Amino acid sequence: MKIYLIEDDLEMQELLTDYLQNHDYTVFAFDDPVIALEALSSRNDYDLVILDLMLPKLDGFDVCKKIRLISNVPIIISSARGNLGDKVAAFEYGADDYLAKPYEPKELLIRMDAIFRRIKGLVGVQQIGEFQIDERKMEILQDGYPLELTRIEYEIFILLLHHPNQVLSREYISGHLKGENYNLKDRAIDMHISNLRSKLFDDFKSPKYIKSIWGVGYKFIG
Amino acid sequence: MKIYLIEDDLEMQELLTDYLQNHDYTVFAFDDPVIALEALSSRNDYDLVILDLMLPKLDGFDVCKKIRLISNVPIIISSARGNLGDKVAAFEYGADDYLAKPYEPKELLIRMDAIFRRIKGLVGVQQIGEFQIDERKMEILQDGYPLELTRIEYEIFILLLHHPNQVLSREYISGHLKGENYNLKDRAIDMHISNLRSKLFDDFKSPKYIKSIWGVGYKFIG
DNA sequence: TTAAATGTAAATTTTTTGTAAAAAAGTATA
DNA sequence: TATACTTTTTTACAAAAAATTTACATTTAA
Repeated sequence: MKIYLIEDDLEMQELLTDYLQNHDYTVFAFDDPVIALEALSSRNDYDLVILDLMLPKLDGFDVCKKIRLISNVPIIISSARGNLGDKVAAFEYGADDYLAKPYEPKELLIRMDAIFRRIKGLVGVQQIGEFQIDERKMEILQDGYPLELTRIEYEIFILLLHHPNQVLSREYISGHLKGENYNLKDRAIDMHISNLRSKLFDDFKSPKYIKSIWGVGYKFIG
Repeated sequence: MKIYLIEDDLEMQELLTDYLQNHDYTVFAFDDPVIALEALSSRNDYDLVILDLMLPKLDGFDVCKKIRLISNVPIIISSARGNLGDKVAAFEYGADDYLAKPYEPKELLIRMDAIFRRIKGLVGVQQIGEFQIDERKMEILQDGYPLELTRIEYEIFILLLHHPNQVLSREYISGHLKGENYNLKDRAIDMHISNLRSKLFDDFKSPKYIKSIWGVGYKFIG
């Protein structure tokens, strides 16, 4: 991941550069905002900009504005000015976060991660064994390949995945599906499980994923 | 936009509720995290959670974790504890931002906006696949050529474009159009989607752009 | 061995969706 | 204001998809 750091306090610049490099980021540091803007507009290989507000030649807000004209790269403001007015202006001009100096480099790092996670849509994606649940997409991937599930199949499978190795009774399943008030009869559930198994290429006699618990219900083997 | 506020300090709760309501947000306030979690898991109509860390019964971090199991809703931590360790933990558990009390409500507001903007892809240039949104002209260009959309078609399509690959329920669509005061019935939405598809030369049986998610809603394929 | 429970193919029912066409609501124009 | 035009919503019905039930074979525990 490539970070553009625009910071004219060379001591701070070096500190942040070292810290980020130690955390596997590639850092391009600039003390001149004009040169930084030139670099940004000629290249397109940056993943995040860390921007100081007090800069020579050009005001940090202007830099922010100018970046937004050419790119939607995440921008974190790193500034000694921490009053509300500056924050309002920064967010107004399109910044994603604002850190008031002095701050722990670690905090910069976790805020960067939060932004990346949000941008990449990684929030809410859960990995359970070889299955990946993306609730926003309403999709479950098995080893990266999407399963073609109907709505109830999807919801039953999510319920199972969320309770690995626990026996879920048919009653529990029927009562805990997300969304409307389903009222699934036992045999309907059996049918859905059967269809789920076939889509997972699972075999009820020696199940890899969904085990029948005789007299009770089903269990996901996690 | 619907905000879930989980805060047991009733004074703070009222202050934030009033402030946010004055800024056109619908606020559901909870002082009991268990009840809040129940509400979150049974409904799916929230756009953001503001979460205090010090709560009765359940630790705020646990609440955060539990929310992440069922939703990718943006979470902003609002806590009296402001040390680095708490921040690290909060972001670790999937929070999007962290405000240490006391803070100006205005700062909460601008940080919320920054998150929404980022989620909706409203930052900077709006090019989504072969579509380019020109909000000033109220136009959507496909490969440079403007689509002839009516107002509601335009707004529905923007909503879809801003959530690529995500399943949007009819309820969500109806509740999140720009004008905000629409109250589209399900079949009206279907009709608009049908008209949109025909203008995009899309085919519902093997859609290139708008896929129907049976029993739920629609999804833009991005 | 037997009665209860489960698996599942096939049939059936229910729900949801697509869309044409009509009706209603909203805008613009003369 | 009256009129034509546009947009939006509703209605209605066919088609599609999903969910459920049925029926019978199979499996299981006692």
